[in-house]
Amino acid sequence: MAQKPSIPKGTRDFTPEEVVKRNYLFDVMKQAFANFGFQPIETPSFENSDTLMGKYGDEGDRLIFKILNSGDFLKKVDETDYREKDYAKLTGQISEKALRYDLTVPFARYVVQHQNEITFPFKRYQMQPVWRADRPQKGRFREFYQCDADVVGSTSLWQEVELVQLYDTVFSKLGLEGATIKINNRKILSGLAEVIGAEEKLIDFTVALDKLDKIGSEGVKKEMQEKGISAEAITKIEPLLSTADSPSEKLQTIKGLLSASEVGKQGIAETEFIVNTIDQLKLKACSIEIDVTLARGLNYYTGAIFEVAAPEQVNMGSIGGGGRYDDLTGIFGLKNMSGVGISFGLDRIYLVMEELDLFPKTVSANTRVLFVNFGNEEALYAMQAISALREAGISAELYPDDAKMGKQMGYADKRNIPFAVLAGGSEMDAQTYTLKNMKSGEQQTLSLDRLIDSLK
RNA sequence: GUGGUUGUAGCUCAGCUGGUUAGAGCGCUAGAUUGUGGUUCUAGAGGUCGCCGGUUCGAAACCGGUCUUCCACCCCA
Repeated sequence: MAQKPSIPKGTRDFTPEEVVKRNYLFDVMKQAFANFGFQPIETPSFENSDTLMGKYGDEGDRLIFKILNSGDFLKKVDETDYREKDYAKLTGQISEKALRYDLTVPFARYVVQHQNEITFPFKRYQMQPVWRADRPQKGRFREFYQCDADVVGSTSLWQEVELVQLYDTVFSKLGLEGATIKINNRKILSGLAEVIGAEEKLIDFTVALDKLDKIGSEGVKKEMQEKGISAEAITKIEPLLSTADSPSEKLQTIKGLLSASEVGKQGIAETEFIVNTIDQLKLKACSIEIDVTLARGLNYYTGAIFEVAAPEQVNMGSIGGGGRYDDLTGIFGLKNMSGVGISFGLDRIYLVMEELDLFPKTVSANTRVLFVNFGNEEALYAMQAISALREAGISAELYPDDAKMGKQMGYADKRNIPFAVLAGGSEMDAQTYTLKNMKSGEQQTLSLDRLIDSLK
């Protein structure tokens, strides 16, 4: 081995054991999605740059993987831009395609492009990898999977209610208890900005507010100041920043603050409808919590905002998020198409499941029985039984070489194959097979029919 | 994008202030055991000390660069 090969940072290989567990997660989600009436679609790994660029803010643009044009891509580049090393202008000239950054924007593009074939409201789910040119950390990769469920073409708040239930159903099926679904509403945030007269600083305001649990009230105030929000405005929202208050106390505070804002009042009404309805319908594995400081998520959210926090005992960021966006397809030219959706972060859910040891022990796609190879004549006899077992849906294999028995048994042991079959001369004469339970060490000699029965 | 951190055998890690042939445990291979694995015993294989360059009589160790790991920002699943 000359130079050890490697893979790009933030990417991973998956071992057979990992793939089996990941597939289990995919299966549980797929079933839940279908169960809730969502239909699967898939979109390409890469899109035209102009489909993606500018949809995730400046920070997002930086994190999009751009694909270099093929051929002599420098030929067409503008001389002046090249000489001045104008990054922004050059990028557009040498890269016309980019890897998908999330599943929501490609979905919006899909809806607009296929609007005449789609029957609305359209409920779709999608489970595909996305790529971000981020700096990797724990639970943070450059290639990872998102599992999204969205509804477009309905403004009904019942969709939000159902999506909360969908989160709960998936986590409940996975045995993952204690996740918190945090909910807020963009209209509440807009209302707040309006009341304090910082409408044009809405994004800065919400980003700072979102950091409350991380940097504390002083930190938030400082950041707001730096972003140019007036001291007077900050004083008005001061009661919100008290970390001592419970979420419901905060809600009361905010109701008072927002009494002068129509948008704000609407946001509160929507959020209370969702939470009260969920309270009546009950959740199995999760809890729901109004968090007026929750502002995570992209700028395109216009109504409800969701974020799922992993159970407290695990140190992991959010394992899911979503919200309502009234205008998403608007950027592609289709107006008045409201959508709402949620996303599951498969890779982080995997890490949480692993840390809490929640994967079922039976999750494995292992061979059930290994036939020991004693030589060609015996192997032929074994193959007849193997074919019959496979026909019966039992996964069986023959050790490929006529190796020492200890080695063959050791192989079965290492791979955790639960049964071994010994079929040599004496078994052939009697038309039987000796079945060994690798765990208990018990052996019994059986006819082919009995063998199949005992392995079922 | 900013700051820090990590890299020694397949894996987990030792290796004192630079000094002969770089170590351990586990794993691996072979034998003890010619139709019986997981235990035990014995022997053995396996390392450009991430990579490139520099300092030095001498570098795994010091310096610079680069890649990788993890962490805190930014941002986010």
